[in-house]
Amino acid sequence: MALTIKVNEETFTPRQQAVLTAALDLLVENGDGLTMTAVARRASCSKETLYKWFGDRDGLLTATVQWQAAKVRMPQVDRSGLNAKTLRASIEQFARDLLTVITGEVSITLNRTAVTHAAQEKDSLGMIVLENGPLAIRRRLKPILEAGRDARLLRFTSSEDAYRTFFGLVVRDVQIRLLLGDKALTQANVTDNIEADVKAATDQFFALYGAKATQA
Amino acid sequence: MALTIKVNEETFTPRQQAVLTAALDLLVENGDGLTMTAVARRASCSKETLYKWFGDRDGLLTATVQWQAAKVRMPQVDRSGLNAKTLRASIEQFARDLLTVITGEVSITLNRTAVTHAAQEKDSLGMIVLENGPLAIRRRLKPILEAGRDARLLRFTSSEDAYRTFFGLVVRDVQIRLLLGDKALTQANVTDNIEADVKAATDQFFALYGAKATQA
DNA sequence: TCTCTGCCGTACCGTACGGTACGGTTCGAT
DNA sequence: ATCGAACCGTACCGTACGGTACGGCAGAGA
Repeated sequence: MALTIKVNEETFTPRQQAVLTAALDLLVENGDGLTMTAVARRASCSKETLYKWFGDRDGLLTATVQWQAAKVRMPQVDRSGLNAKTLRASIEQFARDLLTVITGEVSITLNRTAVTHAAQEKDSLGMIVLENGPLAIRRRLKPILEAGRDARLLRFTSSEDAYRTFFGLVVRDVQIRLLLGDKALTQANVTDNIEADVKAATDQFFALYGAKATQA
Repeated sequence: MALTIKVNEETFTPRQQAVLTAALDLLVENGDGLTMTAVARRASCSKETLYKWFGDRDGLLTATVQWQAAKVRMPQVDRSGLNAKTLRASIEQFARDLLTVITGEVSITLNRTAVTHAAQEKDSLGMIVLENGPLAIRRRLKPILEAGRDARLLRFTSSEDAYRTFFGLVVRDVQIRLLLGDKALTQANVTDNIEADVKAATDQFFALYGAKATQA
């Protein structure tokens, strides 16, 4: 077998994971300076092995992003015993996770890489990042929202719209500014305010979709 | 004079603008396939001229982005005769302009280019795009918001927060998905819904910050 | 001990592209 | 008519990097 890459199941040997780690590190450090030679040197392996394992540069890039993006596991929020308090806590937790992820250096790097990739008519990386980022959150959040609606704690007609509003309230302009390298938005600057932002976003979300609110 | 580039004043001769147009076209078509040779051929000029005018590849890129980004002129909303109706119309107009811009092919290309650039410790392009995109809107919107507050039509403590909420409500996850090349978000798919989205976002904004609403 | 397999390290090749040099042409100024 | 500046087209150079080939070594199995 020439390729060990499995897109659906991440079956990477420890050695291969070490290589992927090296690749990710280089990506984070050097931006897009991901050259095969650099990865080989960093991981103390031969370029021949890289090509044997990952096919070509794009394969290595895809494997790295795939492997790393799949690592982002949002903590499962339990859905049992739903009441006003636990619902709010769940929503807040989602907001916190979302903000924590997108402001992380790894996430910024992966998103930049995927955007760069998308600029070359290759959308695979974009889809991977999308699938493991926003869409993953959407899959996990929607059931919670709908459960909240069933329990008459929330009011909305489209859970899709509710999710997207939530995303907007939480992310605002933070992600695009980070991706664009806005110096005014240092890492510390953001992380220090996460808790306040989480609370504000949650408040706003409930103001819009809470049962007592007039629906917007 | 070797360089005609003025960062602050865009003094480009028609011929130079033709070159920049060619560069932008290539950028939109080929993604990042912006080679000096390609630009020279497309613009029917010599590479020597390119280097004479723009210094190096980065200079050409910067000039292109700068020149194009500055073209995005949000229509000035008049601030006189402020009442509930005109305020709402202004907000709606901002939402419409913002959505129209970020979903445009040129904007997507410029943002992708800037993000790619930012991945290489070069934040200049990012700042240019930021300055002419989100920050430009902010500069224009904030006075309106504050006028609305002075007229007791809006309620908020921080106009900065109000602006960022507005941004989030309008943009949601549209921009990042477009940048990542989400196929599920076709150009038509988005533009058809702009009016509805604009209205929804405005409604939500007033629900949160309207004078009658409990402030979130 | 022999051999085969997998992998490291390095050298190598081809190409794409940034940047330079130069001859030839147009055109305005004198 | 002449000169010079600006510029086009093309050829050229150097380098960086993707991808390949190969020698050597270490370890597992017979």
